Amino acid sequence: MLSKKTKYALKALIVLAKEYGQGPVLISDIAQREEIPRKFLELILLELKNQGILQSKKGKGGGYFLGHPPAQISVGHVVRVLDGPLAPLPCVSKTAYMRCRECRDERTCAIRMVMKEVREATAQILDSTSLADMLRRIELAVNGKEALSFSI
Amino acid sequence: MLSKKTKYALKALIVLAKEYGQGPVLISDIAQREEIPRKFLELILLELKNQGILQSKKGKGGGYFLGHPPAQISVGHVVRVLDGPLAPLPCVSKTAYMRCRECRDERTCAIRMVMKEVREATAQILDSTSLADMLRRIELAVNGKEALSFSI
DNA sequence: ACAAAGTCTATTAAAACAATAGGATAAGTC
DNA sequence: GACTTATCCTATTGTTTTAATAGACTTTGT
Repeated sequence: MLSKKTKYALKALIVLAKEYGQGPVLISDIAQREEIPRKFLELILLELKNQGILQSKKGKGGGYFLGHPPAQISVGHVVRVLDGPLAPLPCVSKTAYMRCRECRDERTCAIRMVMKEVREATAQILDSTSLADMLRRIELAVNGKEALSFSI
Repeated sequence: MLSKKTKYALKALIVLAKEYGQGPVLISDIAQREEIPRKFLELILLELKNQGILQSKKGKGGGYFLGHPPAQISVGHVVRVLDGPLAPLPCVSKTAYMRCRECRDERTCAIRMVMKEVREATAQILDSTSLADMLRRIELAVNGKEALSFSI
């Protein structure tokens, strides 16, 4: 299950992707637009900054902005930074592998085999989807919706 | 992340699938074979029984056994029963759908679109994998391993 | 100097997770 | 019908994670 933290982060990043190249955006603005508790969002953005996903400027005229173009920031990266590994089990994680203490033989563990498939499928989707992809899909959906209401 | 509860459950179910048709198996036996805390396992098996996945017999000569053939019990079903919906977000769950309180428009939410893909991929894998499939894969791995050591 | 912003550390409340404890109930055995 | 073996059921506990709040600190522009 995706934590609220990560959900908030993705919402904030989508806002920042929309504003990319137009200067810093205030925490308060993002919090208000997306109905995220202001102080909580502060912590989240700070963490994203420390991980190099965001950059910031202090003082008047300051705020947050993406550290890279929207096409270069993947959902998978964001989820891993805030929620940890995508893998359902540590023993199938590529980025944070850990042997199961009680596992006698990893090679013959069926649970592991199945969960490895799940990890791969999840990573495939999340690592190949960028903020830019999300913006594009939002736009498509908005246009599709308009076209639909228009046709009624 | 898969909970220990569900991991224990799957291990227990694999044992019971191996013994399918050969009468009841004791909780204690399963606990010992798989190094699962005895009392914790009790709760888990009870829950699986109440969900119709297992059946049991009390008293001497009693124990637990599968309620259906191993080929008819899917990993997805077990995970849903113990860990809840597979979906990373309630708003993309088929079995436990819940609208996001703060979502203005579900149709244009990019986070939702991406997580829907993840849910679908996960369900595809877990719902199409049965206990029988897992047994088969274990056997294949064991044989493969033997062949490997033999060739050295 | 002052105001506006992000930065940092600590704390707290609530929920979920993992496990333990102990008596209740049912079924077989002698 | 007493005894033993097993599951059944409810409650409780300790730990960790999640979500959020609070407040003082630092930097920057005017």
